This record gives sequence, C-alpha cells and structure tokens, in this order.
Amino acid sequence: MIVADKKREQIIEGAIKRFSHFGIGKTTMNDIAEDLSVSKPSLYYYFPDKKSLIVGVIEKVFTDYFDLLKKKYNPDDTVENILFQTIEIRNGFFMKYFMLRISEGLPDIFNDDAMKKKLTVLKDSEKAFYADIFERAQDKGEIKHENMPHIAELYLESLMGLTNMCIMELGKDLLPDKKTVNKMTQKQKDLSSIFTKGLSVNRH
Amino acid sequence: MIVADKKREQIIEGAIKRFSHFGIGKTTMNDIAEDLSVSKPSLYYYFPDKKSLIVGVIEKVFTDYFDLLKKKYNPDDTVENILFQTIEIRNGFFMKYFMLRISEGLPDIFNDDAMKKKLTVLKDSEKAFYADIFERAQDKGEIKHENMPHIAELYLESLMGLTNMCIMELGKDLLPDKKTVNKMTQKQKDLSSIFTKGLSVNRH
DNA sequence: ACTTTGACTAATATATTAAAAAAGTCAGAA
DNA sequence: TTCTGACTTTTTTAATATATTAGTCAAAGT
Repeated sequence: MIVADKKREQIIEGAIKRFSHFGIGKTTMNDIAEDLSVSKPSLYYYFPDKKSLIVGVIEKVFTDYFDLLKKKYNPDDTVENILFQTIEIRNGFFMKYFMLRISEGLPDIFNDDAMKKKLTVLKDSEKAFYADIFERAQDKGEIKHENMPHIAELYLESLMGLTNMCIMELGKDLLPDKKTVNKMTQKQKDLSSIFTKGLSVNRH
Repeated sequence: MIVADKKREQIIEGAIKRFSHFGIGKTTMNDIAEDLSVSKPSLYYYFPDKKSLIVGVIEKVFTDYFDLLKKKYNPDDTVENILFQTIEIRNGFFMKYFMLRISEGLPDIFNDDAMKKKLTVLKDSEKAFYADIFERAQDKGEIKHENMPHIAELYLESLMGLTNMCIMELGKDLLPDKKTVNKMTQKQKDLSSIFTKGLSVNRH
C-alpha cells in the first residue's frame, strides 16, 4: 500500500515536470511513461485515465501551495503583511505552474465531473484560508465586518481578477515574464493595502 | 458632407444592431447592406473594410457610454454613490453590447493597428473619467492619495477583473443573465465601498 | 464630382476525408 | 500485486475540396 502510494507520487511528479514545461495538451501518456522508464499500462494501473492523472497533479500542486502558505503564515503579523506574504507565494506558484492552466489542456476537461468537483473543493479551501486570515485579524481588532467569509471571497476574486487582467494584456500563448508578474504583484499589494484600510477599525 | 456623415452613422447603427444580436463573427457585410437596403459597394464607399466599420461601431458605443456617464454624473454626490451610479451604467452597457466582444469576432482583429490604437484611446478615456471622479472627491476632502490616476487605474482594473471572473463562471458562449450581472454588480459595489473607505480621510 | 450598383475576383472559413498520433485495453509474464 | 508488449479505439492533425464572405471595378445614376 505505502509502496503503491509512493509510485503514484512518482508518476504525479513526473507528470508535473512535463506538464509545467510543455503544458498538459502537449504531453502524452507515453512521454510520461518514458520519462519514468516504465510502460504505459503501468501508468494506467495507477490512474484509470489521463484526466485522473491531471486531477492528481492539480491536487498535488495545490497541496504544496497550501502547505507553503501555512508554513509562512504568521498570525502575529499585521493583516496587510500577511496578505503581502500570501500574494508573493500565490504569484510564485502562478509563475511556476503557469503552463498547467487547464484551459489549454484537453478540450472538454471542464466538463469532466471529477475535475469540476476537485476544482470546487480546492477553490473553497483557498477561500477558507483567506476567510481565516480576515477572521483572525478581526479577533485581533485590526479590521471589522459582519460577513468575513463574504469579504474574503470578494478579496480573493479581486486578486484573481487582477491576475486575469495581466494575463490578458500578455498576448495569447505568451509566458508571463518576471516584469509583468512584478507589476501585477504590486497592483495586488496596492489593492490589499486599500482593502485592509477599508475594513480597518477607526480608533478615536 | 453632413449628409455623408449621416449615412455613415446609419451604417454604423445598422451594424450595431446585427453585431449586438448575432456577434461580429456571424455578421457579414452583405447582412448589413441588406438590412439597410443598399448594395455592398455602398458600404465600402463609407468604410474601406470591415475592420474600419467595427472600429466605428466600437467608437460609437463608447461615445454613447461616456455621454451617459457624463449625463448622470453629479459631482455633488458622495464618491461612493458616484461609483455606484457608474457601475450601474457600465454593467448596463456590458449586458446590452455583450455580443460585441471583439475577441469573438475576426480572428486577428487584435493585431490590427487601428483597432489597438482605438481601444487604447478609449480605455485611457475611461481611466481619465475615473481619475477625475477620484480627484474631485479628493478636492472635496472625501478621500486622499498621492497618486490618484494610479489609484483610479487600480480601481478600474479591479472592476474589470471582477467582470471577467463572472464571465468565466458562465460557460463559454453563454450570455450573461440578469441574475449573474446583478451578483457581479453587487460585488463591484461592495468593493467600491471598501475601496473608498480605504482611501477616506479619517477625522479625529 | 459624389454616390450607388451588378457582376466580378481574392481571401477566408467550413466541411470532408485520409493519415498520424495518442488514449486506452488485454492476455499473460515477473 | 505489479508490470509489459502488442493490440484496438478514439482523437488530432494535415490535406484538400467546397462554399462563404471580404473586397474590387467599371460603369451608371444623381
């Protein structure tokens, strides 16, 4: 069992390497098998189909992302600094795994039930993480709002919206360079500063 | 001269009707000519090519948009209310002319120089409008920031980002329904409230 | 001169099919 | 239980024919 899980992990890691370099669409199951020096049916022994492997990859990347978020998370810091830190990590993963964008992968991958379900779960996890940040800040008396989960969702969607704006400015199928991401990061930080101040408790 | 301009306007309005109902890609020059009961070469007498006509259409829609913005703009109102009003108008046009999305039109329309130039000009106009709102609010002492044009741009991009997020949730080639737009509008208003509060001058 | 048109050509998109590549399977070996 | 060579099925890609649409032009109407 534990050996089988290890092999599964190895396959996922091999797939991540290919996916994040060439994209999902340009990676075949044969490519992955050859990289790992195993046969294709071996892959299919661990994953019933390519979609399942993709789901596994997405899951793994998000897990790494959340792990790093939690590791770097210092509740004693100010909300603003926590958000800054979080943005840096988020955009780090954004750049590193940009090629993973599922929209560029298999055509109807969004219609896949397992994928939709997984993405919903992961998105909700991220929302929950942000809600937690905001709620702790409220407990500390830094900010105040009746509906923090709602506000966390709004904040996260605004961040993601800014990310999309930056991708769109980049012409199609062009990788985001460091300069573009830095500009984007700055915008997200600026928004975060205004956002936290907008929720802040005025002392008087 | 003035007659020729009138004809030009008629063609543009005819094109808008077709474009906003069927989309740019599904509308042929013949369709437009037939609607207006003129021949195709007549169209080409007023517009050198389809792209020019599209540019004319985009220009006209934006002009209408800006006219309405300015008409409804009441400088004596609070920033927050001005932004609310502006969001309503913006999203009204967004819905009405959703089919006009150029990304769904001719394939390489973004590579067209005249189009890029026109879009840049129009985007800058909108930015300037928002910058004006924020700067007047600063003059009135409602809000404060060293670089208002920068903040206006950030605000506008955040709004547009939220719009994109809502489009993306809608599956491809699906029109945004009233409910979806209302939800989006609410998010934009929520953000606007927090945003203005984040820029507000604390009295003490 | 300014505007319009029918009849045309050139470019582009769509539909069709054939070939290639990739996904996925299976009987059996390690 | 895990793995593989050889296989079938499905999906992409490439090539080509067909149909639509963009765009032109010489000539006619105003």
